[in-house]
Amino acid sequence: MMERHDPTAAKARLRLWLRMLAVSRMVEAELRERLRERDSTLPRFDVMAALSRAPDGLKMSALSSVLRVSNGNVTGIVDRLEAEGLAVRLPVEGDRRAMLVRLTPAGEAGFAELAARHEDWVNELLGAVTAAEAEHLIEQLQAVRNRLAERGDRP
Amino acid sequence: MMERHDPTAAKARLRLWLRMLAVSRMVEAELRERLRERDSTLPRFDVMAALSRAPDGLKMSALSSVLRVSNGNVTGIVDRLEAEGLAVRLPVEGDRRAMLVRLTPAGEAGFAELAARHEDWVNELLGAVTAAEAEHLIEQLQAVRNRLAERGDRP
DNA sequence: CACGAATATTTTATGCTTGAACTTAATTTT
DNA sequence: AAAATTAAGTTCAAGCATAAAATATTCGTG
Repeated sequence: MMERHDPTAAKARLRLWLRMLAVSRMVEAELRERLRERDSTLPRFDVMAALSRAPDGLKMSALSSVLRVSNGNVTGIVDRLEAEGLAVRLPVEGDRRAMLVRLTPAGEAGFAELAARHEDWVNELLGAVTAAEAEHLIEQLQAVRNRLAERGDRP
Repeated sequence: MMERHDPTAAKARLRLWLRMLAVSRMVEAELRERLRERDSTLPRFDVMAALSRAPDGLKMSALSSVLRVSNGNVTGIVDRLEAEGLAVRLPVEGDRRAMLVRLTPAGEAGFAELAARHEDWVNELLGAVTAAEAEHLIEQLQAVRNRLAERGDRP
């Protein structure tokens, strides 16, 4: 063990990080551009995806915790979805502080369309990776995520 | 071949993308937080890193092309670096449109300090990956990047 | 029941990011 | 040489993102 103090390993991890960041940004940029052609954005898509998995709606705080973004951020994105008629804010029975956010029928329909395209796009963009390789990569990334989650969960 | 039309492979690639995105964002968030404690940011760090590799300076357009961000974006980041005395804009001999951006001595010193920390942080955060695994992941990501670069280079 | 702590959301200030419009300068065409 | 085109940077408007402060509302405890 003690690989973490091997300077060669350190360099390899740095290169890995730089490459992962570069690939993520390239894919993100491509997805963003394609979403833009359909008058949407990645943040909007993420919020709609979360809402789509919760037919009964989600509270603002639940949204921001699921998506791991700040409270104020969610406020702005939901504002815009609401302005476009894709989502609504509903009062929560028994707690006048909270708001329940839900997709409208238009929002659900729009998301279903986008989600199908999204899956195709990702499949196309990551086409260089076979299914078996993808599974292997997922496991490796899972290890990194576990490690990060551990340290992050106790601040 | 033809794996791209295998629905199982498509799902695997989608999961891979979601996990890669999640890990990237977690690492980015952690790095951002640590940089903030030192009154810096990731974009600033990226610009300084590019400038640090070019002792004779870089033109604004070269910066934005190396970092693959928009023109206007670089303008804003360099504005702030300049206001803090970490970078300077110099006129370009023979082309009055262009500007050469260079780190000041203070900028170089500050970046050297940050870069050392940054390498340690990445090594720590990606500690779950061994050197050999990192090399393997890098190759996989390289394949994805090549594929993306091909399609992206002819718009 | 009162009152302080905790919770849910919004607001505010700042910075990053893009795409598009604009300004100025250099280059190419005619 | 004048006109058109291309190129380099900046500015602008909109959206995304955070952290911190403000605003309500609820809850727990004495």
